[in-house]
Amino acid sequence: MAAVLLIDDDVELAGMLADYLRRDGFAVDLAHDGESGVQAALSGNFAIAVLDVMMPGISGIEALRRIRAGSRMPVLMLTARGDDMDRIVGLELGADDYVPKPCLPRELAARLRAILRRSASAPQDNGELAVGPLRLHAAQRRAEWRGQLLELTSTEFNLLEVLARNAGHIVGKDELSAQALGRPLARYDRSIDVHLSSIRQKLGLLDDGRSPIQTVFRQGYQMIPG
Amino acid sequence: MAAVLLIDDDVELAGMLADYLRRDGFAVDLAHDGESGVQAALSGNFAIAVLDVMMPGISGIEALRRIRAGSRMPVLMLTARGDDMDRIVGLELGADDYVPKPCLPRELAARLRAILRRSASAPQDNGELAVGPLRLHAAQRRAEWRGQLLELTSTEFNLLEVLARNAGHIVGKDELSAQALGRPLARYDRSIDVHLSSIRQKLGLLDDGRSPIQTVFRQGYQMIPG
DNA sequence: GCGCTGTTTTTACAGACTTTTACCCCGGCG
DNA sequence: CGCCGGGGTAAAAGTCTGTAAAAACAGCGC
Repeated sequence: MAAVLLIDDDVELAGMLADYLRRDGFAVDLAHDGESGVQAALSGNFAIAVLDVMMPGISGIEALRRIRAGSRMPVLMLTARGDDMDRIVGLELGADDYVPKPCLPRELAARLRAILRRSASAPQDNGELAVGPLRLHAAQRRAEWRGQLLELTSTEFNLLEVLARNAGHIVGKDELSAQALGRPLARYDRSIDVHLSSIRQKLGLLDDGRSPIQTVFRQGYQMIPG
Repeated sequence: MAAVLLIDDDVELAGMLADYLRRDGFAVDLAHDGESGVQAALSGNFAIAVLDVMMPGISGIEALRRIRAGSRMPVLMLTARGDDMDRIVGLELGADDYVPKPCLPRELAARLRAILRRSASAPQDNGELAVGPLRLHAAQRRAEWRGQLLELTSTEFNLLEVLARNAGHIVGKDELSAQALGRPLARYDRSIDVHLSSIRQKLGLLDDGRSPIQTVFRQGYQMIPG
């Protein structure tokens, strides 16, 4: 699913929102101040940014201006309820939407989807992903390993996509289950392990002899980047 | 500038908004009830529709559903302030934005521009569709594969059209049934599968040897974009 | 209404995919 | 050293999809 960048200085609230969005199928990364947020937004790794207006250091409006200076990516602003000026200025500066805060996570998710739905059909959105010898084309559900077409089943592709999107980060089994299998992880559920096993067999090993997908005991799995 | 369709039963308010928008550079047409609004929206003459949720006769939600059944045009909903459910349902049904009413005309204009900015980069909807080696002329109900006319039955054409419009995205069987067969999907109904099977036989394979329509286990089907 | 024809839906079975089960290995710990 | 919780993986069991073929339906000319 789409990669969302959440820029908000309120660590706790941002964490909650991120959790909800992840359960809802988004891949979420966090930034807790404007500077690093803008930088991440311009990295090109995200499909959309969610930007809090009220932040210490550079304000959300300023952050938006800087993002717009280097990218046309969709941006959704979070603002104190009823702050008309901010939101109008934001929209006129090129934000794609504005959501009053505090907000229902479900509404935020729905709005994200509404915006992504629009921009998904834009031509520059290629949904491509390259991690080491792996190339994934989400729109084509196509995966290559060292240039060879991989014959993956649907679930295997889903899993690999989630891992690849979060390459370099540990992804918990609960999250993998939610995103790739579409259901919460139950106790004694071994599906993830079994699928991972098949994926590994189809991929083979990295140049250094390790598996491209590492097991992190009791925590989850992690794809090795670059 | 862009043609806006404003659907609102409150004649006076709608007139005011229309005036403001016109001064702001939009071309505005009015509809004062859901029926005629939906009809106008589906005429293809408007770039975007603004839809009041509270209307006598068919509600805004129902109107949105009908518009979405036949078009993917951007729709912005006007709703009573704070009516969370309505707006969430609206967004999940495919509205592109929601504005609380009463609203500042200037905000409405800004939001319209934000949405149009997004959809401007989306491909034109002129009734023609090209997806990889497939070309569809919706108005003529004509389909070509690598330049060859395809002999499809009408249901097959419907299915292919829905899939092609959503190329690159998974379309659930329930949605395929609703859009192509005009009925909700019942348990044990295999019609979709059977039609898909015939379509695949008529299309043949892609250059890389895969079917142009991929099955996503338990989720639906996805047409591979160009 | 009747038979003819092309289409859609249902049925049936085979095959593919996913999930569960079972057993093995591994490392930590009393 | 034996027990325990986790993970790896083969194989069984369960579920979903592919597709041919039969049955049901819808027009149409008579």
